[in-house]
Amino acid sequence: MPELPEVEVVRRGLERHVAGRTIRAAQVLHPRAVRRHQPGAEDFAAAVRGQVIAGARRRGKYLWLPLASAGAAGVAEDALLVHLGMSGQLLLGEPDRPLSAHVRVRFEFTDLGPDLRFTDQRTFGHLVYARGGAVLPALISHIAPDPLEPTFDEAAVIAKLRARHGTVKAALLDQSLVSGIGNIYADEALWRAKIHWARPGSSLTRPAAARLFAGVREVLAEALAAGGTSFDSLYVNVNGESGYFSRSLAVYGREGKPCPRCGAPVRREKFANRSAYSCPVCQPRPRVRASVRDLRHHST
DNA sequence: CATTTATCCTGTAAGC
DNA sequence: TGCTTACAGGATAAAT
Repeated sequence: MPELPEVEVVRRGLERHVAGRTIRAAQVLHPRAVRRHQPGAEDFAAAVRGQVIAGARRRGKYLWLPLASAGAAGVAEDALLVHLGMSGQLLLGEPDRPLSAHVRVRFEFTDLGPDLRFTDQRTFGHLVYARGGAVLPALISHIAPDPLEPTFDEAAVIAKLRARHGTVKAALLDQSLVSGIGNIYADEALWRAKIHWARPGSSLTRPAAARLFAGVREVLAEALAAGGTSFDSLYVNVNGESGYFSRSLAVYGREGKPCPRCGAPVRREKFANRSAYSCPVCQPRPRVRASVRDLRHHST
């Protein structure tokens, strides 16, 4: 379940239900699930066997479980890194119950309690054994801090955003600038700040950018409090339950329905092979300003 | 170099 | 009722 609030809901579930438990064995049922683990599926399964899950951490949409060798009583050094992709789930299951169709990797525990099933219909998600990755896996060193982290430097991010010529929405979705925001919360934050998605980052005043990040923090926090957003059974917590933030969405997925602020019908536009939802009144399209090159071209 | 696009998958819903 | 097409919450290598 893709964006930050949904991933955080999963992280909390893992902290509660698998932290402190020892992995007895892992079964890789679909090789694509561990495709980014270079040494291969067998190495992956061997690496996690016998490890104690020391906790559950998250940055943006990435999750990792720090691992400590059983019996060593040592600090965790390695980690199991997880990205849920578009349709990934981490579900608890009773060991004697059959596996559903899209279970890609299963982890069994030495206590013989509920197992953990990485379930992923579209197989965009993946798992990696991250050596030395307990604090922060090297594989995600390019992922910027997310807005809910204490180290998130809003002023610095705003400065970078305002130096960009691409659209403000593309910047919000760029995980190397700020992580955790996906298509839903980008649209919702832009609506809250009354900014059209196609405005160049460089066109935002500092106060407008500050408004935008206030909107980002608010919508992420509210969605998290509601247990995340889900439109269908694909986006659920470790116990298979859906969050209920979808009922609080102002524009995302609501084409033609009234803007909660002004009543105008929500508009949908094409954006990078997907959709951007906005209010045509609250978020007017930027007026197209000819680039320097276009001006030169037309004047001759 | 910054920015955009094409691609990896499966399933569902809408349109004909 | 089929069959085809568009679309879905993401990340990334390749292209521009």
